[in-house]
Amino acid sequence: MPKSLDIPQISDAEWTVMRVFWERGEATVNDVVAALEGFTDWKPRTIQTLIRRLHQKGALAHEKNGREFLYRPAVDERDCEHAASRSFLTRVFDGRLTPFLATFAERESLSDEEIAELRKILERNTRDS
Amino acid sequence: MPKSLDIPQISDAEWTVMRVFWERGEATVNDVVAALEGFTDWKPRTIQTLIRRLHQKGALAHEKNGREFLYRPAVDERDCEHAASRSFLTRVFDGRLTPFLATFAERESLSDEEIAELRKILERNTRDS
DNA sequence: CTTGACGGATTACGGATGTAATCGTATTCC
DNA sequence: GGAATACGATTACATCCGTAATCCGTCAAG
Repeated sequence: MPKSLDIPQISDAEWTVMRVFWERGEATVNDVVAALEGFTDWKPRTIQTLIRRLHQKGALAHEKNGREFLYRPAVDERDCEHAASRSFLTRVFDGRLTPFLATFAERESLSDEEIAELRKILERNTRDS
Repeated sequence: MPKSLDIPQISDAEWTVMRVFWERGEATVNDVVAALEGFTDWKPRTIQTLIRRLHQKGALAHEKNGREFLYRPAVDERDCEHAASRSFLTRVFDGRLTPFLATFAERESLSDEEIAELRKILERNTRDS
């Protein structure tokens, strides 16, 4: 997967589909239908549409596999997560991380484990920089 | 402003407008147009449309003020921020905060001040709970 | 070979969004 | 009071999104 620099816009429903591909590495439409069975109520046609759109956007690559296509991610998961995070922070918090965490922690109590994990992430980053 | 429990969906462009109202408390369409002058390239009509939609959605209240309307926020800023945060985390990170911060810190270096602030937020939350 | 089933491509369709222009009405300046 | 002006309301329109159904071609079973 080329470290893609231009991350396509991935919609809500599309994120659900992409996560399947990032978990499996590759899959056919039917694989995804099976994977989402019981998790969403989407008809197979709907899932096929989402996959096709993701392919058009360049988020999925596909190769012919007999009569059907085998799809695989064409964009990096972390890259997409980061792009979505940036976009969200820009939209809602003027691009800043601390106000986000402040509001979030004010509204939802963080568990002790969560806090410990978050601290660890910060420490890791302190050392590295 | 009633601590609104049902937060309307606020779009990207609408967030830009709402922030003006949250900063000022109240404003007319023209006030917002003036406030966004140089910040966006939106025509006055565009801004008026956004404000009208926000009013329809219940995000803004208005009262007649002479020939024009005086608008004010009808939803709490923190509530909206929190709702948007929840929605984002659910979409991209399976609803979990730590993977978000992990990916974010991996992709962008946090400044020492930022890290200090984040730590403080965590501490505050530890004691309180 | 013919036919049916399955898979991809095309088409559908309503709501949200970005981005306005025009229409209608009321106020204000002569 | 009539005309210009300034607002809000209505209308516009392309694109994206959620959610499919239908059409079309090919592979497989008989």
